[in-house]
Formats: sequence, structure tokens, C-alpha cells
Amino acid sequence: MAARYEQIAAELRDEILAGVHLVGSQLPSEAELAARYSAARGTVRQAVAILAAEGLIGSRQGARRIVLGGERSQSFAELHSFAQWARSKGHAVGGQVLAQRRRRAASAESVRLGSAEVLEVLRLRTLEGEPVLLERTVYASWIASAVEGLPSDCESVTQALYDRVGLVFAYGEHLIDAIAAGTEDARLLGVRRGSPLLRQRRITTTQEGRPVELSDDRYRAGSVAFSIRNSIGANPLTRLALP
Amino acid sequence: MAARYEQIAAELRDEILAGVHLVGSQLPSEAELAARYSAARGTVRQAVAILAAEGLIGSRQGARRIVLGGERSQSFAELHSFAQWARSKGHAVGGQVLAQRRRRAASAESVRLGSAEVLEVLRLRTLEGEPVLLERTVYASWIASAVEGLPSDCESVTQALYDRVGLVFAYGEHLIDAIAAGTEDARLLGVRRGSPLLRQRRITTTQEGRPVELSDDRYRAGSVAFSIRNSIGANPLTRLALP
DNA sequence: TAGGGGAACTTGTACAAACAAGGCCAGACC
DNA sequence: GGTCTGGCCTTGTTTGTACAAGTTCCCCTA
Repeated sequence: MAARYEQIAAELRDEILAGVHLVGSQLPSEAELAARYSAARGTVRQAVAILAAEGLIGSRQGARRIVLGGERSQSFAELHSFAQWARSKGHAVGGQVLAQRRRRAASAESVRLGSAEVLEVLRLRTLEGEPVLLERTVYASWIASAVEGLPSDCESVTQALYDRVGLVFAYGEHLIDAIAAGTEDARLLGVRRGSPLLRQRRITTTQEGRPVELSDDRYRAGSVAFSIRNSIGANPLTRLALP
Repeated sequence: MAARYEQIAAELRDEILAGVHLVGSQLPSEAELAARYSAARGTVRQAVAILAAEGLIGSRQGARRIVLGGERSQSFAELHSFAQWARSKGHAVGGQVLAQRRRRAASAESVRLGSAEVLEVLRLRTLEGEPVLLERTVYASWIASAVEGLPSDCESVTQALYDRVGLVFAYGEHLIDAIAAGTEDARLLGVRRGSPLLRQRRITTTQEGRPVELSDDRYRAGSVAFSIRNSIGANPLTRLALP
């Protein structure tokens, strides 16, 4: 059972996406919404704060909230899990582990992951059958055996780890830039050496702040872009497929 | 005068960055903080919500909040304004308008900006004297004359527009991907044709939802990366310079 | 000693009330 | 006709209270 303010947020979001509240128009005042949902004003404020963080509505003190529009973003799950994002967008997703081995952590890795031994995995992910993403991931030793137990063509590692050991990826730090494809990148992704790739390096931790993985993901140019909707207060992020 | 919860958030942030609360350790409980700052628990909750959104601390119901991390992110201003970001990081920033003209809006532009005529500006930005960013920006007609009034080597357009006409960029939508440098890109940025560039396309609007500009920014690879710190609840974003 | 059961603690949710700050509009005034 | 002002509306901030839900840890029991 979701919280009351989440229910209200969901109803308002649906109304906006359904066109009940047109883009550019004013949302009902907090007092009206509170009356409509028989909730306190504070509860309504929590609800609209969610929508504002999603970039769906804007607000200024003194004036009514304005519908800014368009699509919403699920943000975190989408950013973290390639498979979850792809499936939610209706894409056919595939994956294959190409190499996997345990080794001693390099010094930078051991500092960031907090473990001396790591599990290194090289995965190739496909979208509609086309290779689009090369993942070089290093897992901390405490989660390594669970990762080794996954099938080599596991679609969603995030989902599988949640189902098997209850692991939740709660926080992530991502670094996004562009680089030229190296020899191995080019061969596996089916592009020419030196062609542009979109690189996402990330470290993910659990809710307690324990590091789980360190990853270097490389997307073929033209296949995927990152989309960020931000406002003065908040900055959600999603990933989009290019036509 | 900032709000009380902002002051508390700032103090806590400073304490965390100063090492008073070590990474991985527990933050004082809401009740303790409320007593310390002589504020209500609700006010303290607003303060810690800010830090959680910045990715600085994590929280789970029932357990004390945990200090997750290191640097904080100013997020919006940094994402939007190249100059503001660069200056805050201590970089020497420069800029030059290479071309500027009014023209009729293409159909896609007129739909997104809501104006039939637009001002097109081509700007080259430098970091420590090196060209790193090529901006192709299209402004809506209602702001065009203010932009034309700016000096051609204006460092921060965002700041200048705020100072002159009180314009505040409140919402942005950004699309980040990698592309190969075209002939003009390569010449102006001083790289070889076909070498990778990090592209950021964005549309920015005011607080009322009025579109201001549409831009296509291209960064030389290796000069700048985007950094995103996200949590289940929130996703701030910053930009980082590479060594 | 290992495990279970609670009690105490902590964060999450919800409600109510009051005042501050800023926007909006209509009516008064020049 | 244009402008200005004042009142009303709406959002922002703060406090207080109460209960729900999850975590932690100690103590007691088997």
C-alpha cells in the first residue's frame, strides 16, 4: 500500500498525462486539492513536490503551479539497469557474458570498493539484436559468488541480484563522457576503431553505503543517449534510445 | 535571508565536508538535531532531505542516516551555465561569438520555442585558453534583443541575462550522447574530423514554462564529462573537468 | 551458546494551525 | 486612459502532535 501522498501524486500525474490539465495551464491550488482528496495541505505538498522533482510541474511562490509537461522519468531504476530501462521502453534486450574471472583488486579499485579481491565481468548487451553496449564491471568480493551464480545470458543483473539475495542498488555515481573506440571495443560492438562511443563509468552502493560494483559501460554512438530533466530544485535522469 | 532549513542544511553540509561526520558514520538523529538547532523536527527533515537529494547522506526508515559522501553538487546552475560551473571549479574560462543572425524558425524550432523568428548564435568557449566547447544556440524572439546586446566575448550569458533583464533559467531538458566531429566542428575545436565529441542538446524554460533557448553544445572528448550522483529518491547532476 | 522476543529508538507519514512572502486583479485615483 | 494601491489568493516556512513502520540491541530462554 503506497503512501497517501504517493497516491495523490500518481493521480495528478495520470491526469496531466491524460490531458486533464493542459500544458501551460494552472493546477488547482493546494487548498482545492486538499479538499478534493480529503487530505491535509502538507500531504498535498508532498505529492506536488514529487511532480515538481520530475519536472512535470513548476511552481513560484504566490502564483499557482503550472503544468510544464510531457513525459515523466522513472529516473533511478532506468539509469542503473540497462535491462529494466530497455524493457520499460518496449525494446528487445539481450546480453551475454564474454569473460569472467576473479583477480586481485588494483589499488584504486580496492580503495573504492573496499575489498582486496574482485570479480571482473565483460558483458555485451544488445538492443533489438544489435550490439550496443559493452560493460566492463568489477564487483566487490562479498557479492562475487552471487554474480557468478547467474546465467551467462542473464538479462537483468540488477533484477536477478534482487531476487536472489535481496540486494538493492540504492546510490550511484556516474561519469559520462565520449571516447574513441579501442581495438577490442570496435571488434565487439561492430564499429570502426576510433569511432565515437558514449562512456558511462559508475560506482554503485547499497543503502548502507557499502560499495557493490565499479563499471565502465560503452555505448555505440547513435544507439543511446542520456536524458536529463532538471529544475532549480531537482534533477532526474533517464536514458533514451535514438531512432 | 535564507530559510531556516536551508541554514541547517548548509551547516550540516559544511560539517560533513569538514570531516566532523565521517563517511560511513551515522548522523545524529532528527530529535538530536532539532534540539541542537532549536527547530522543529519537520524543519530538520527538510534540511536533511536536501542533503539526501544531493547524495550526501542516505536514509532508511528505522535506522539513523548515514553519511555517504564526499563532494556535493550545485547541480542546476552548474549544469546550465558553462561559465558558472567553470568559475566555481577555478578554471579560466573564455568565450567568443563567432556568428549571430536572426532568421525564420524551422518548423521543429517554432514548435518547441513557440516563436516564428529566432536568433541563432554560434559560440566557441575555452577552458584555460584551449577551445573545448562549441555552442550552437537558438533563442526565442522575445529574448533575442537582450542577447544581441551582450558583448561578443561575454563570459556568462546566463549571468548577464539575469543581471540585465532578470531572466532566470528554471527548467531544462538535456540530451547527452556522443557523435563524430563534422568538418566545422573539427576546424573550430582543433581536432581531427571524425574524432569523438560529447554532445549535449538542451531546451531551457523560465519558471512560467516559457521556452527560452534551444542549444546544441559539443565538447571536445577528454575535456569535460558529466557527473551524476543519484539515489533512489533523487538525481543531481554536475559537470567535471578531466585531467 | 545460539536464538527468539521485546523494548527503545529512529525515520516515515499525516494532520492541523499560523504567519510570511509574493503574485494577481479590480477599483480608485490622476 | 494609464497607473497605483490595497485586498485577496496562493505558495513558502515553521511549529506541534500523533501514530506507523522499520532497526538495533539487550536480555532472557532453550
